[in-house]
Amino acid sequence: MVSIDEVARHAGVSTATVSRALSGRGHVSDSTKARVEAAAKTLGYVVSASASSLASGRTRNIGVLVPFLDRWFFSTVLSGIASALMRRGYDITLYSLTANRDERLAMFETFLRRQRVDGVIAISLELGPEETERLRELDLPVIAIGGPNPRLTTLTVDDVAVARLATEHLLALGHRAIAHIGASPEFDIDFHIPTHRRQGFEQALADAGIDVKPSLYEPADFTIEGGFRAAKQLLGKPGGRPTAIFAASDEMAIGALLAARELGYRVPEDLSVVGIDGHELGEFFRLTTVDQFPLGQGERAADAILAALEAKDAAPPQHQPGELPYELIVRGSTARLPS
Amino acid sequence: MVSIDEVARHAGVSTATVSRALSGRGHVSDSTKARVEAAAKTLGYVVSASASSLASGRTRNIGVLVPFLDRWFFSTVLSGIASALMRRGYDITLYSLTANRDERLAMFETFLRRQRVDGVIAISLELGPEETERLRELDLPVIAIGGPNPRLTTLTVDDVAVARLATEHLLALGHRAIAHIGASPEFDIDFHIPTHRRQGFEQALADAGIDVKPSLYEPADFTIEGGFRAAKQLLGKPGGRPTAIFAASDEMAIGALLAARELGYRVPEDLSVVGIDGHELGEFFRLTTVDQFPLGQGERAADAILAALEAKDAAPPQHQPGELPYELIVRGSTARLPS
DNA sequence: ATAAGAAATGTAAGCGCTTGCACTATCCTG
DNA sequence: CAGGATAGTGCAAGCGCTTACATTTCTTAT
Repeated sequence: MVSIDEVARHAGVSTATVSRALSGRGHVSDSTKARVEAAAKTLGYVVSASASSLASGRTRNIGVLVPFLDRWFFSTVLSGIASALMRRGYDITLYSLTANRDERLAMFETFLRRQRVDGVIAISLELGPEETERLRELDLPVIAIGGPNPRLTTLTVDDVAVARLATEHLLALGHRAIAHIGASPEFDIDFHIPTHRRQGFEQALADAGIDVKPSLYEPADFTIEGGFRAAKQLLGKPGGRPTAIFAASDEMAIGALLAARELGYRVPEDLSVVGIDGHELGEFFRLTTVDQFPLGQGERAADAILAALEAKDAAPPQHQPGELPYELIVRGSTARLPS
Repeated sequence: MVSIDEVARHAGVSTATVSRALSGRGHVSDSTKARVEAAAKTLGYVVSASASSLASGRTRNIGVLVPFLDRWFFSTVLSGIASALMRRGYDITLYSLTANRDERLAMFETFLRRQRVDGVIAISLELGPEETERLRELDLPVIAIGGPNPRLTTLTVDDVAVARLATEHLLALGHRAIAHIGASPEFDIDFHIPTHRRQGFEQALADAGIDVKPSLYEPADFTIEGGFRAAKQLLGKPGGRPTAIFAASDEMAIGALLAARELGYRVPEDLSVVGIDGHELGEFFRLTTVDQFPLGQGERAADAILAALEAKDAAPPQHQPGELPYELIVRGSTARLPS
């Protein structure tokens, strides 16, 4: 591996100048800079991450904490983070949390404490109080996406408002018997998003003067299959069949779509379905949804962490939570209730 | 941050002994080791990754190169890699390749050359010759999953055999008019897997004495939607409708399932469908498939890279390609052709 | 009992960078 | 045109570890 000394010799300057020329810190004349860059290029020199980190305390590396890697939402957010950080020359190290208590602990007590990263982004992680504390102890900028955590800088969509928007869309189409597919209680324990969505749903109904019927709520597990089963329950009930279903995720909404189809209901003529997320499959299934732009969420989180890094020396950290955008995308799965 | 000196002082030994006790290299008496570990624990000491890397040349970090983060197959493999590496105390840094030529180049010429990783795993990446060369120049162990590359140690499933297996399953059920959904030509250019699967398909037909009809081949893009469209083409052709479809991926197979349903064909009574992958949705759709255990592929790759790391000093690198397992999973989407 | 090897520990020299400080040359500003 | 600010560069001291080598102590075989 070629080292900074060789570049310095080749360019006829000191290593200090090479460092400054290549990193852009401190003053270097244009001509010297050009010479150094040329030397680096011909020699194929790339600064050693560990030597640079050790000397400077900066790693050019961001840790990303994810609860699941193989779920569409998380991998999409991660993808957004990755592309935004790469553009700025940052590396990403992945911390994938498991359900295993010990491994989870090790993540916070060991992995994150190796001084490998300049900051961390936590995706939709419902962190326990001790875990939040461990994160804060790292003394690094932390940006959390989703699951508002008052002790962390958080980028979050207003889940209550998102759910209201979806529900109000159905109400505006004349629906009154609206069912909701949310999360099972165990899920709720350490994951508040489903609860917020349910609240938004119920608020919208209440505002419209409609009673919330417990029979029109069905829990599921945020998968297509779960949504399918929940919808079958809801649609199979004799008498009070809903004319619309609001699912707390697009995957569950797609499950509901498939269930309706299997039971012989036409969508949207016999049943309207709306989801939340902006899932890639939504377009194919012509699903009306409230898009929360997960790719964009990742990019914003990346920008936010880089901003925090730059501001670190200068401004004090600001904990104002960032509000993320969302938008109702009307496709073919919702229609006016035939009168 | 607490440093090794504090631990040394606290345990009443030199820093050298602390280093040896904590890393397990060199001899340390049991009692000293216990004392050092206790001191480290009370002080909350975790070795600094950059200092350790700089001094030792080892990073305890593996680079993972992926073409897409947000496709099920890749994120699943990644998930397998992550859990296996974490168990061994390794970190993962993610190198997500984009289509952008310059960014892709930067990945190989800059990001990977920062000496941040001890080895790299490349997932199903069809690398150009120069890219392969850059990887080799890193002088690090490299394990590639899929897309056999003679210049790299590769873990690969025998795609031809997998496709044969799927096709032979249909043949054994009495099908003769079997269609194949593969990849569009542009896709094929730098991605050989679809080609191999097509070869396996055609070999199986040939072995059974059946002509390969070009009209029974339809290209798609490996998505559900693509499979849907391709199946509509295949099934819409007057006269020669196939009685079975073999899709080169589960996602396309699911698309075919949905297309069949929409056209009023019953699966498996009127049409059998088989895919490849072992996609999580396969169970829900009762899809017969050849599972290639992507989670396991990730774990194996992780094991392989760690083995290579350990063998680095001792044995010379062995380039024998690893064969990955696969298995036909028969579910409800295939049935005997009614006679 | 004793030589020879192994075990246990310490000393100190780096690993390859960054950056504070020192110095000189150049630029303003009044 | 003096005097302070700023630009451009080099020197050298670390950053926090690991490990070769040296030293001392303990085994074990003869």
